[in-house]
Amino acid sequence: MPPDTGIETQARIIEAALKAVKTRGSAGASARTIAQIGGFNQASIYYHFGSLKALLLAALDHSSNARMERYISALAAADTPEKVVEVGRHLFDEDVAQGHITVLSELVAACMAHPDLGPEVVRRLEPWVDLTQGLIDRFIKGSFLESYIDTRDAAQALIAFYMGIEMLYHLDHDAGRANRLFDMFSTFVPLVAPMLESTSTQEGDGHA
Amino acid sequence: MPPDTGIETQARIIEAALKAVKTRGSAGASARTIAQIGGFNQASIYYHFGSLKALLLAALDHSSNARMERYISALAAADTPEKVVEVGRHLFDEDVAQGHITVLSELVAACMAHPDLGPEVVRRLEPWVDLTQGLIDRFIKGSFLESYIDTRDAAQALIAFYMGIEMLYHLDHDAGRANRLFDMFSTFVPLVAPMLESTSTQEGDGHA
Amino acid sequence: MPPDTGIETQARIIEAALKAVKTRGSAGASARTIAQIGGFNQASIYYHFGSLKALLLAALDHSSNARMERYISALAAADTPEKVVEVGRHLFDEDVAQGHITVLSELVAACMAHPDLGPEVVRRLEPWVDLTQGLIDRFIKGSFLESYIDTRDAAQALIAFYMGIEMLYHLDHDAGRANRLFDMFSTFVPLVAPMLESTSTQEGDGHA
Amino acid sequence: MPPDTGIETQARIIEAALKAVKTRGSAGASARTIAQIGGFNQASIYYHFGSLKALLLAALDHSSNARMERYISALAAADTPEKVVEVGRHLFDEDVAQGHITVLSELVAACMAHPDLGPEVVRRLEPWVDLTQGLIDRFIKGSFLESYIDTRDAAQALIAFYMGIEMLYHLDHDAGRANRLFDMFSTFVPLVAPMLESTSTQEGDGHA
DNA sequence: TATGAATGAGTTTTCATTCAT
DNA sequence: GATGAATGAAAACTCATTCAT
Repeated sequence: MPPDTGIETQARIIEAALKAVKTRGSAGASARTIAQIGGFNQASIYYHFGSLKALLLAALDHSSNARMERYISALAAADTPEKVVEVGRHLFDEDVAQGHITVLSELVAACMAHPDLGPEVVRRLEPWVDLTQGLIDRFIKGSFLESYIDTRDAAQALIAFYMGIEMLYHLDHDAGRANRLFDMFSTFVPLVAPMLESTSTQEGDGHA
Repeated sequence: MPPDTGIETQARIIEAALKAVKTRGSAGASARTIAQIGGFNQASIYYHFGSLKALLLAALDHSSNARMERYISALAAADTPEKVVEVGRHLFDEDVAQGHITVLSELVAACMAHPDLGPEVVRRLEPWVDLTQGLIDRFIKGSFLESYIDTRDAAQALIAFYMGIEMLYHLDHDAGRANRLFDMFSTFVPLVAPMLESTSTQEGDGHA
Repeated sequence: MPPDTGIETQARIIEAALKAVKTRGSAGASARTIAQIGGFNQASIYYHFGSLKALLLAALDHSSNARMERYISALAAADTPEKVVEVGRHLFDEDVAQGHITVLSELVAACMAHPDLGPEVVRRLEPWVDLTQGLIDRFIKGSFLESYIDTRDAAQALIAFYMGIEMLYHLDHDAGRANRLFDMFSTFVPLVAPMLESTSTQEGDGHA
Repeated sequence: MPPDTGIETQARIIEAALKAVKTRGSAGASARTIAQIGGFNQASIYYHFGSLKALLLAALDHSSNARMERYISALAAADTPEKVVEVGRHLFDEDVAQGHITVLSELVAACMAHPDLGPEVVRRLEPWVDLTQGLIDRFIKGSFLESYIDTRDAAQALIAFYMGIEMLYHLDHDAGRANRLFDMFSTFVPLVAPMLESTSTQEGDGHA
């Protein structure tokens, strides 16, 4: 087998970039830092990705794609709000532990200093909005809540909330907060559940 | 008129720093940029504040204090959840327009690259958590919800949500989203209101 | 058709190098740029030419040789000063249009930054000095001007003039200047012509 | 007296930049090289001039202004073509010795790689064209040559010639060539002089 | 014959900060 | 109280070149 194919190196660079963003934030993910972390030459970044920004976006893609698969399969089985909260809690734990949301929220934050990243990040956020919206739809469709909620807005709000919680976590390192919040949500699910019952006569509030 | 007193100059510097953070993010708020915006010498920053970080924190203080006053007086009169949502909507509009949350969320984000800022930012976030918690308490105290909700966590969650929404706004510039979300909240208030009724016989739900 | 032979590839590389020098100057003719223009790998340059400098010199050779042929044949028929000026005007137009002088003057200019190129460029300039000197000789030999003019110096002066005009053209893009100057020269030819008449009795002003 | 005023430093930086351009060409005049030559920090260049290009242009200005004064005063007394040639020879010697034309021709050459320099260099070339044109006018006005020569084109041609000769000098370091060419011009002056006599009846072919 | 990958040293420029005045 | 000047370190990125395949 070839000792070091280009793809392997690209993966190494992406891995190093992710590590850099997760530990130092996007502002701290300089070419030098990334190269140091990965143990390769700075120039490799430019050889393989053309620019730092491109690398960071590629890293976001990588992180995002891997995560998306996991989310989809984990959420597939969550057919009740209760389960969704529990799966969500678990996924969120993973996200925090592995820094996936960090990468996303850091790149979102970086857009203030580098506005040209904006559209690129928006595009990469879209699948997550879709996923979240789909999830909300799944339980709201058919219920009387349907007409009260713009599920796209709600999905974006949920993602914003995720990112905000992540930021706070990096601030005070209160690892328990997210769990306590999930507990709270769990508590509320039974209270809210009645509102999710189908108002229509037709059986099955299944997926759209 | 007398030549610039020290305090006036400090105010000018803080103003320039705020403008820099609001328009370019904390990563773009370099000494040079701030000095350029304010029309003074870079060295002034160090003379008056000792370091860039100190200035940025002072700017956060300034923005925060002014905002806090406004919040307190505006919320004082909001004695129903409905009013809170409406006042909140208005305050949020102001925040976005004036960039107050931007300053906060930018400094929170900056903590990844500059961990020593962390505790300082946490300290400055505290009053907001207190305020929010007090607000939640005001309506929950005495209701059966009281035992279901850790109001400190809830307050932090709300702030996280605020910051997340702000970040999204800077991303896609969808100025209408926040308003639509507030509309949604308005819709839900009547649904939730029954849960906020006092379960105890004693009058007075204790103002914060 | 057979796959690219080595010679074909070399030609492609030279072509790309010429294009690079003509459009971006020698300072802008980096390995990367040349490879990009030609659609081949940077390493090809080193495989086929050993170094960038060697390629640039080879490109100069190529451009120079092709041009030299054209000059020789075009000037062969120019047996009067009038005709020389007219042929010269036409050749100069071609040179500018095709960038041949650009390549020469750019490499001459590059010698300041890369002194080791100097001797190589001098060697490649020589045939042009010879050609020009021959041309001058052709009309001056036997006339009384002969003793007043060092035709080698005059030839170099003429080439210097050519290069200078080219540089100016790249500066202000005044495409008409060269033509107007040739017009001026045309005007003067009749005034100077009497000086070119042979002073000796022997027939034949001996073509070079 | 102040140990190191800003103006003094700027002069030092300009001096270093000129030295760099003269010895290594504009392509070799990097910030690092200039700083090394002058013994100051690279950042000083940006503090005082904003960019390398700006420094190079400032250096050209400096060189050009000093030189222009010298030219004007030296040529003031040259009231015959003979004297002009002799003064010109002397000035050219100085130029070569001090590298003034080098700076000009190097910046002209640099415009291929940095087209944005073009207009700036053109503007700085203008006074020289004016000077040269004035010089030509002085002797041609009133003579029958006047109608045959566009003196602006002629002036530019002369400057182009100057630059071309300088480039050749840097190529082959033939320090005698320029002198031999001036000798040649001296020789021709008497031959051309008759053409410069005023054709009008009015006395005085003085300055316009 | 050809090329993808890699790199050490270079590029221009900006950073936060200090210091003498 | 204020600032012009200065700087070492770092930023993003490009350079000419080598080498294994």
